[in-house]
Amino acid sequence: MSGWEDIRAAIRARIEARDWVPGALIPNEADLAAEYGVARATVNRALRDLAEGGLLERRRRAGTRVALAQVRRAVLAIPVIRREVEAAGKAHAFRLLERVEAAPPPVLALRMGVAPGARLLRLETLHLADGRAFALEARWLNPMAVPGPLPDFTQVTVNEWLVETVPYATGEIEFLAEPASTREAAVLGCKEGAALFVTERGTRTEAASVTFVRLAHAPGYRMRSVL
Amino acid sequence: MSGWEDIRAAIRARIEARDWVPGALIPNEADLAAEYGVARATVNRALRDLAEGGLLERRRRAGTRVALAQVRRAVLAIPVIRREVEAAGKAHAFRLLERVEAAPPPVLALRMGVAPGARLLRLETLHLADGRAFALEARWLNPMAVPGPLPDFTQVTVNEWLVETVPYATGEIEFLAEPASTREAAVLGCKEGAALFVTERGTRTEAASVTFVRLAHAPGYRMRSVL
DNA sequence: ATCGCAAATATGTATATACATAATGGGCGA
DNA sequence: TCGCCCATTATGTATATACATATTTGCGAT
Repeated sequence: MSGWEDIRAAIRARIEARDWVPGALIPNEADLAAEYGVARATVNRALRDLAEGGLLERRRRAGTRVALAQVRRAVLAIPVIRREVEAAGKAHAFRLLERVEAAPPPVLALRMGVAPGARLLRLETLHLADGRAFALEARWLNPMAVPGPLPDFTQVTVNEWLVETVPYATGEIEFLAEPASTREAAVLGCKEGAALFVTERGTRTEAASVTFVRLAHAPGYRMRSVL
Repeated sequence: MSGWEDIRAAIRARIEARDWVPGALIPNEADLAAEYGVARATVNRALRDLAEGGLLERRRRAGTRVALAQVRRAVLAIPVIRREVEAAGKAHAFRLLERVEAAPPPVLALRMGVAPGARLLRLETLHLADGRAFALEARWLNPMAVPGPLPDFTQVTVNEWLVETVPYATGEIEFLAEPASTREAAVLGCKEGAALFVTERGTRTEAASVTFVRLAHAPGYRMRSVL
């Protein structure tokens, strides 16, 4: 009883009961601590957590109020494809379709922050779930940004090799819908122009851009999250 | 110097430098605290934060190790549409296209957890950004789950009314790509079958399912997040 | 050798205290 | 009256301490 999660639940309940309406100031930490008979640090933990979830807005001196902005935050778990496929109870396999050295298109060079003429490695991998096309991965890899020699990527996916080799790069991820190109349709086994769920991800270390991936999922793919 | 964010940065740096490789155990909190000359609580805060981000895995007694699973977590901010449009520097407007009472299709009744024959309110709203179609919102609303009378929704969007009225319901959200239906194509001004980015969201209070929304975004929409 | 129990240990949480920091808002002076 | 400065105040963080809890590990009995 009266751990910080209980305090959090109690406060959330009062918000949901419209005890405190959106925009309203709630009591300060010291008062809440006294009311619930816990230390201020415990209330702080609870309120901080609710604020991280977007329910509260906190500002020093100004106090804590129920969020008016209503920006919900959802946490997306983004696993490597193998795990995603296996989590669905299917067997993962992949085929390396292409591996060439080439200069990226200018737009991409700009986005990755590499010189326009830089030689990058272009890799194309088809991921399979129980033998059926799951997603087509089109990747540009910057060999300068990874330590040591590159494997040939027929035994291990680029993704899994990267998370072992450049473990914790930062980056950004985008989600969009696009019609299947001729090539994507052929490889994924759908009609040209079919609506595909696409994720584009760029990752970089402090020093340099490491990789850019476009992942076109076979039709029917859904990404889900709890609020 | 040596606030918890500095400790976090120092530890993240050591992970990125492969000082501790994925899967390896890192020193315990007490040792790290001694090493950095801070209290254990400070190290705990830093490690807890890194674990929330998916970089570390922690288990009592077993210690803290660099995550091997590599499930990256991205936080998505999900604003109400008005804010999303305005954040892009455009003017938001909307038109209520339909408002009827009807029984939801059986699949949806199941998903929302309402009786198969229940009368729900079906609302269709077109959202505009600078006068151009931005997204088509198809919503089922459970009148039993909201307190008081319903407005007519011509002056305020359902979404904004809901976040004022049932502020902090929980729920789940899904993202997918689908071809535009005839109706969606007509309303959004795109070709039938065009690839649309669709979000489906269900929200519920403790007591009952409140609403289910399908939001079909006009072609070109992207959702982005940082890793 | 195997099972089960107990000791050891790392993280998780709670507490009181202290000080830091960011806004607010009132008072004072021009 | 206007504008600046400082006291006030709520949150943010750091610390030492204590105890809770989940696992592991090893010891001892069968």
